[in-house]
Amino acid sequence: MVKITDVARHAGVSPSTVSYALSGKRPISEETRQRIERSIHELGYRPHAGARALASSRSNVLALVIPLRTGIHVPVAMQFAVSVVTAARRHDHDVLLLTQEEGEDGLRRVADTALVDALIVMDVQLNDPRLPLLRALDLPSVLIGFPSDPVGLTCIDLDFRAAGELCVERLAALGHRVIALVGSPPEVYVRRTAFAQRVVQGFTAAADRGGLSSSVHPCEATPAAARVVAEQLLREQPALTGVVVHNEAILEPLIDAFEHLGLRVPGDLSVTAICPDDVAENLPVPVTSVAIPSAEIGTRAVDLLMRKLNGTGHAPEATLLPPGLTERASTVARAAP
Amino acid sequence: MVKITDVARHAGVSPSTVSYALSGKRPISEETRQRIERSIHELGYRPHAGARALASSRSNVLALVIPLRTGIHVPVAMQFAVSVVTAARRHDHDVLLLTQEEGEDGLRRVADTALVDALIVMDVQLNDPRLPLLRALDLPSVLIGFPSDPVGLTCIDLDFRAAGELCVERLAALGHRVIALVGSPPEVYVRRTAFAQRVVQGFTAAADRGGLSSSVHPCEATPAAARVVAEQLLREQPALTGVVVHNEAILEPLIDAFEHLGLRVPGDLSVTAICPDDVAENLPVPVTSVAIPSAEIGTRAVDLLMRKLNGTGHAPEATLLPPGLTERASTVARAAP
DNA sequence: GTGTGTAGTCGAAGCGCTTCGACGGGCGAA
DNA sequence: TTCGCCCGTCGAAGCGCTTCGACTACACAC
Repeated sequence: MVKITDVARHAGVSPSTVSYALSGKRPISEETRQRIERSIHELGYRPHAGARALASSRSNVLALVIPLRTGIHVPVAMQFAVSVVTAARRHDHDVLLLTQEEGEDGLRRVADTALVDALIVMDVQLNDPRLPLLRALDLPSVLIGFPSDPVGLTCIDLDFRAAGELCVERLAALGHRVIALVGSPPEVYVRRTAFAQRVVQGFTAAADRGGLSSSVHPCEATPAAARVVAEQLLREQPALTGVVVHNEAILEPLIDAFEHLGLRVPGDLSVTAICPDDVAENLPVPVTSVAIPSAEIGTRAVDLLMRKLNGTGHAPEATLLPPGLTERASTVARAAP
Repeated sequence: MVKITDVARHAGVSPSTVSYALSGKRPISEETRQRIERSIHELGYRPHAGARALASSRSNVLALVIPLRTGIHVPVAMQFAVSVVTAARRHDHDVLLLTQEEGEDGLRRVADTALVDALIVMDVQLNDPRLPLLRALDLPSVLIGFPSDPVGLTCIDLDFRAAGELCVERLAALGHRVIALVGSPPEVYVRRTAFAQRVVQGFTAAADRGGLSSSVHPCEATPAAARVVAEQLLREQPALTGVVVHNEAILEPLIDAFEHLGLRVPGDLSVTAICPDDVAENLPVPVTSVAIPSAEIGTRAVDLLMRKLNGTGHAPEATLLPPGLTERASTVARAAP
């Protein structure tokens, strides 16, 4: 293994000069720097991560806690993880993967052993048991999702409330007066996961504001459950002409179910969804949707973390990404009554 | 931060004794060990990961390279990653996440900086560019999937060839004489990804052996592509009564397409699939399938790696998990002609 | 009684890096 | 000219842990 002293000898300088040339923490003359860089290349030098971490008390590793519970859409989580890794690499950091299963102990462990410098926690719940720990830890952290009390934490997410509102407003603008929300599986609400609740809040608030008749239906992520909900909706709201879907897995089965029941989309029923763009696009009838920008959230989360780590600039407590609605084939103006 | 010298002082022993008590590398009297353990608990001691890595040249971290290419089924990859993390934790290791995008440089980097002790590489291709590097590195590694030349490497995967055979044999046993394989997206074959090819080999070999008439059709992961393939099959093989599907994403759309074309499953057409169990189960007609045991592969991969790391026992070059077929509602004996 | 082993512990020497204080030399200000 | 200052560099002191050799004490064999 080639070490910093080898480089120093080869370049005719002291080890500390090599270190400073690498870190830029003290000025080094252009000429010396070039010589050092050449030596590094020739010898194939790579600083030892452990030694660096020990001396600098910085590991250059972030922890990412991924959810593995039911009811969350896996590709979204995966895409998010990938974007976190990619963004972290741009800041010269690596990513350590933790499962939610490890819980608070896992967080404490990687923090206490100085394995990581900072934490990213996904799938935060309204009253997440990890919150006190995250506040107490002296490591910076960023949460994906909003707990009910974000004070003292840095949180980021799509503004799901606004997303719910946006879907309703779009339907209202198209003249729909009777609408329904088909949501995430019931366990997601029972867990009091923030994002699902907020969609409901936004949906309901916007519907009330617009004087629309509305209802909310959690739904399991199975085609059978989708059929049941579709039938129930027709029974309970026969005048229904607009549906908002916040459940990637049943978007297609639900539309199928409506069509089997004789309702054409968008002819009889306009549908908007909150889901990743690629889901909305790859359907028999592409669906008007508010995108879940998982890649952007990941990148932004890492950027926030780096700002906290470097103490440069201030990291806002709350970052709510504004929703954007993309018009596709599943929505049309309501036919004259 | 509480360090090993604090523990040593508190327990009235020397730091080395604490270290040996923790690692078990030298005998420590029961009494002393208990005293040390009590001190550790009281003080809340956690060994510093960097210091440990530096002194022992073992980071207790594994690198996991996850694929992010099109054509692979994301939930499978995710489930696999989770099982790797879980298994690694049982061996007191953590997992660093690398994206395939980082490629060989990423592998070299984490190896050279001693950030990780070992590597797990997913989605290996027949002629993977990373193979020479993996052979040259002095870190142990385990590959998920089989390259064309696995010599000097440790590989593990479901025996996809046998899985293909098994599906055909099952259909043959039920009396089906004209069958087709609907496979992964074309780019998966172009990339010469091992597992997809092997399914085709197994399928073809078993069909030929059994004297069946057969055909192979790659298929994009979109409902539209599924419909096209279904129509094409009926045109080209009107006597078709058995289909093997190796493409999670289009399993349901494909069956739908057949039914729209007037073919009932399993009445007119028996279908078997190679896919995760939860996909096969959650369909209108649950599909007879060979499971992709991603969790088991992950666990076994970690176990292999640990065996190599500790030099205990020998790690076989090739581990092929035997496929298991679960009978569900999508297969029946062929109606008498 | 001497020799040989083993269990149990200690001290000290690193592991490879960063960082702090110091120092010489050049430069502008006084 | 002299003082202070900054630039560029060096040496040495750690960072917190593991590990090697050495040492004591005691057991057992001969």
